[in-house]
Amino acid sequence: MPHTYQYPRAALTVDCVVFGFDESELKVLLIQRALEPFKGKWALPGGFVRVDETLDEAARRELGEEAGLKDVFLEQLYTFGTVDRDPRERVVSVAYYALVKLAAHDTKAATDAVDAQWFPISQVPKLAFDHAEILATALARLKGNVRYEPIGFELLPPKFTLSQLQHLYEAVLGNELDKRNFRKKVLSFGLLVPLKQTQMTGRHRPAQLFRFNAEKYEKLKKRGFNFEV
Amino acid sequence: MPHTYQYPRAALTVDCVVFGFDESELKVLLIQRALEPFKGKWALPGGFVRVDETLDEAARRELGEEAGLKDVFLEQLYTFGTVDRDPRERVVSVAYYALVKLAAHDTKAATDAVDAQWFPISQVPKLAFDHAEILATALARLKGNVRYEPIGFELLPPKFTLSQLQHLYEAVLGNELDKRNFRKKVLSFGLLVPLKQTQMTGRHRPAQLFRFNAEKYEKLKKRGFNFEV
DNA sequence: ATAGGATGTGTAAGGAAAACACTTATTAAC
DNA sequence: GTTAATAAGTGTTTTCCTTACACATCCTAT
Repeated sequence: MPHTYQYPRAALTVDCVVFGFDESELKVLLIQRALEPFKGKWALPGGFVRVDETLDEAARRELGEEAGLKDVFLEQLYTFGTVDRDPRERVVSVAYYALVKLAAHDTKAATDAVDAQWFPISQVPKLAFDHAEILATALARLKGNVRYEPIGFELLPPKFTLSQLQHLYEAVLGNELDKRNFRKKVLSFGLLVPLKQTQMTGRHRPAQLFRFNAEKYEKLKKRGFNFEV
Repeated sequence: MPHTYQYPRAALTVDCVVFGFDESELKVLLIQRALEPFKGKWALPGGFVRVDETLDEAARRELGEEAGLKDVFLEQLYTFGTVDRDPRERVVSVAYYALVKLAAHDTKAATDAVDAQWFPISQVPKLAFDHAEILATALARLKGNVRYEPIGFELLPPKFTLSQLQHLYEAVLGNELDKRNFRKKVLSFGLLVPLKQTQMTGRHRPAQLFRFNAEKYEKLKKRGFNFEV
């Protein structure tokens, strides 16, 4: 069923930069391309936007189809529209970035989509199209946002230790943080709820588990509260 | 000359939120629509993206054609892709925001494009399409960016007084600032160069004129300097 | 000569950020 | 079961930045 227009039109796609955090490393989910162009190369999950779905819907659909992910944190990043970014024809891509709780998702992603794989940020292979640029933009955005919005919790399991949280911030920001000052700061918001559980991982003192109080954060935000680590 | 594709495609447009600052007020440039839909209504300047131009090029071209503006500060804002945002068909719009030095541009804009008009932010009429939402997004972005990047200077003439700068920040941020603290802060960066000129506007002491040292800022930025008012 | 009005200037107090070292609780090895 | 290893957990001081605040200056218009 062909579709005809008076003027030539660009094709519209979405591409998703999916970040995960595993113990101590920031990772990104890539897909090995099955078709030309760039067949066999690694690329960001994504695909064409259908004419009857919003951009957000397209991004979520592609994440489900290509990576077996659903119910993840998703935010629009930037739209890439260089004329030659796709060798076939003019393709404009709306990029998104997603944050997933790795522990809960990684098995699914690994089994459902055999061509999907997590790469540590420092070991990302050459990417197809302009996806390296998109990834760099997403990383910069993540770095910029993590200090001013409580998005770090989207990368951690629902129950986490303060050390895990600190390691996450260190991985994203790329510098070390003082343990005492970090704890003082994040606890001062009153948004972390200590649980009646501890977590043992090795021959040392067990760590207190916390959860993030998202409801309280939403209320505080409405009153003009500013999250800032 | 018709163009045919296997699947239906959305039309792609750019829309520009153009901010100006006039003495004491933040203003936005709007265009009165000459054609249906929303004929006669006010809207953001914008238009269709050609298949052989980048998104940035399309935005600059439209600014020139519809508002007589060129060489302005321009940055991509967000892409709006709700299915029904245009009553004719599926249209996805990449929104940009632009900052112009009003004193230098407003005459041109007023004469070249008779349907273009500056509106104070507080007196914007009902807008066509989802342009009210785009404007709100742009305002939020401007508010967020003005404190962390020296974009305020894009809204002022090359030579300006510290009072003008302060009024600009007050207009954008929406609250009053202490004169002494503000001056101390902005001068502490060493990025404002006092000129051998003053400016008289009324029966009172003349004000020292300054210019923004953009070259020095670029150098400092490369070394990790953080602008923050 | 004077009144009006925005320009221009310094200091003290309070609060946040940064620097910094030892004790505690657990497991693994012996 | 004693010991070694290891990450968890905890306060205080200093420094720096932010905030609050009042009066003299210089020009024009009357």
